[in-house]
Amino acid sequence: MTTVYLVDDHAMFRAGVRAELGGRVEVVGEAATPADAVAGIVASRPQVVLLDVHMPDGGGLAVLRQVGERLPATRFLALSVSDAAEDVIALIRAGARGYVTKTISADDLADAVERVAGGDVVFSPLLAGFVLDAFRDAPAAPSVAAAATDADFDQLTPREREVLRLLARGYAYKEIAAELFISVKTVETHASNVLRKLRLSSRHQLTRWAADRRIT
Amino acid sequence: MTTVYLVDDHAMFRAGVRAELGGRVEVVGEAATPADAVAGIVASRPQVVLLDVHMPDGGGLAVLRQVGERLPATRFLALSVSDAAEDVIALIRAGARGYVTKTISADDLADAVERVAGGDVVFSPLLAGFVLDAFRDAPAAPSVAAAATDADFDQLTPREREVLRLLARGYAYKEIAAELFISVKTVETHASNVLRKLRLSSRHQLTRWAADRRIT
DNA sequence: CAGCGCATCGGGTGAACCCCTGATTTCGAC
DNA sequence: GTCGAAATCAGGGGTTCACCCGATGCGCTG
Repeated sequence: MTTVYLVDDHAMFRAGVRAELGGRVEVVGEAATPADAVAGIVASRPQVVLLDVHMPDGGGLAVLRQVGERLPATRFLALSVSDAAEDVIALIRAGARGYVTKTISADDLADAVERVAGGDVVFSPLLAGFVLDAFRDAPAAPSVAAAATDADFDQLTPREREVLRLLARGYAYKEIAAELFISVKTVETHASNVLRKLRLSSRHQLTRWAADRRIT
Repeated sequence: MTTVYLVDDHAMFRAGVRAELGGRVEVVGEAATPADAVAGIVASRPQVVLLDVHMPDGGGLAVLRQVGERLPATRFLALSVSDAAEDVIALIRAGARGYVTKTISADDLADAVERVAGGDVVFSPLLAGFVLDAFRDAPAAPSVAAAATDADFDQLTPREREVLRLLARGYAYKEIAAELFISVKTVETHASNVLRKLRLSSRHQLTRWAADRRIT
């Protein structure tokens, strides 16, 4: 039977997977945080890791990076509520062997786990399309955004973070200026610095970036 | 034993709740869509409905509104991955008796359900703070964008929704025009109509609005 | 004190955005 | 056959964004 390690910050969801997949695969361990996950995976050596994408402290990406180096034989199947292209692409680039959304049924998930264990690559049907698009190269889709990392965020000054927050909420420069009692020009300067430091090129990307990180 | 009806579009999560709460409460039914949920709740008359906030076809809000009128005695406990203020406030305004995040443990969830069944109001500790803030008075923030409702969304024509989707992804008018094989001017018209119908005033607010609703 | 990061402003440019009026075509409904 | 909704496009004007250049103060550090 395929051995599986479960990483998800929602205890309830882990319980669901355990209950539904119990008969088809062997769950050898589970963790709620990236740190616990890394330790647990190294200790239990599962064939497949079911990995939630959105978690505190770096999410699935952090787990993938740390474990991937040490145990290259481990297969990762990303499991997420998000079907956003950035998430999918980031996980795949980091070495995940598949990506399915949490809308998946128990049967399909069990199939996916077994196929990944067997060496296959698995995607939710809806995702397969733009995964191919993304890797074809020149994205017929524009702008795609060289995803800013959380490390970039640390470079922001306090004032810049303040402006970032308001930008993310959709405020116009003028409104931000009024809110912070500074001139529109100063807001422009901060905004420009934020975009440069996060390596983004427009407010739209900034809003998306912030929304993905629950910055409100 | 408290009777509970389960509404969540993730089968895996429902299974988790069922498995973990099985001993403490009686799950009398479950549904994956608002439509099924309304029918099922009316038929099974549970004491408490565990309601996921983010779902296709209007989410938990739709269920709450439709069932709330017909069965005023039913208690709703919102259960969401999101801890965004808008979500919480919207659900509470619509009549939910509590709001907890999916990070909750099985024990705490069982407690919450029983307390809601008994007439209490339950919030995740982290949420209690800004729920009070939100109801203390007006936001003091500018422009605030009289939040567009999902009802407004229904007024959009098919083409407008298409444009909305691309706007939300951060495409420039020019790029949308190229994508849809129409002129920039037509895109402007559609965009303008979308903003008016959703009662928003800029595409930045639109980006935010769409991100909050997971429109990609 | 000289240097540096931070925050504060300004001027100017080109592009993108938002709105207004007005027009045509198509298509289904009355 | 007419009416209205939807989609298409154009012209024009004002606003906002993103970036370029520069400048001034303030506080900290070597």
